Amino acid sequence: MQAPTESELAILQVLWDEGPLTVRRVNERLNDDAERPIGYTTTLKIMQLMADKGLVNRDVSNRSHVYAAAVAQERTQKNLLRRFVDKTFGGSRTQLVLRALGESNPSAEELQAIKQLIEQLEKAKRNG
Amino acid sequence: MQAPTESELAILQVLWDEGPLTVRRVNERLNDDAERPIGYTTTLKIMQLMADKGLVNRDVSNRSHVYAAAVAQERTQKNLLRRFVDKTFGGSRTQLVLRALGESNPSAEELQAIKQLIEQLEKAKRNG
DNA sequence: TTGCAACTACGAACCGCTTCGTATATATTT
DNA sequence: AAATATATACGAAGCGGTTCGTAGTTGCAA
Repeated sequence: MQAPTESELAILQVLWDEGPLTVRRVNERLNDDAERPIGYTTTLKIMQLMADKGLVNRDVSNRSHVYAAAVAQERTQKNLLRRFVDKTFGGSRTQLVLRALGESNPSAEELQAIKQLIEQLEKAKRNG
Repeated sequence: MQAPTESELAILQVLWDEGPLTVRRVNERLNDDAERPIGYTTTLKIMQLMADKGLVNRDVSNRSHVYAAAVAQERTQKNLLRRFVDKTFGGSRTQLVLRALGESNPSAEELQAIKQLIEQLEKAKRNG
């Protein structure tokens, strides 16, 4: 799969959150929480390139084209994560996790969620 | 702190691993495990820019300048991690950790190391 | 001491990504 | 029907990062 760039990822986040949208809508969302607003045609251009790359599908049956994410959030995140771990932690997921948890104190709920996942993984491992 | 680019990070990894080195040595290490070798002057240029940015210190007392990492590995990794979490997981470290662990099965040792860290964090939390 | 090897310095080309102006087409409003 | 608003399409400029050729310098060997 073609990895999304930073701008492309920001757009995908919007589409994952809110489902299929027009360029106008996406542009508004991006500019909601931004000091420096992004021009409409900039967003349009990027989304057109994304369609070429297969990152989004577009419905052109109306004048305002509607774009939908064509890649799954989980798969994309895992993809980017793998690249990041390779570049930054020499490929060691464990190092990444230790750094992530060591960084500023996680809440009790966060720790609980992670413990549960570890339990599951250990159980799965025992059962083959 | 100025975040290192991908090439700069690769160079920092070498310096963190092996201590202060000449450009020649760094270039050799980079090309050790590379299909496409990087030219010597390319590495030189990047390391010069890194010196300008304060990412490395250089000792020019000999003809072959010796470069040393000027930023700590842990601090740099945390920095990059924070940016990555913001971009890719909407700022949620927990989501990142869950994805990292959910990805291909971690070994029992890895899980053990993470569990221990969580224990420590919970203990620290209880004791304020 | 002459020539070769290794080093630094630097400019320039290049590349992918981003940004936007502008042209053009299509709706909508007056 | 004319004016206005809103779309898409596209070229080109800008920018940060990368890559390398080449010039100039310094040490070393024949």
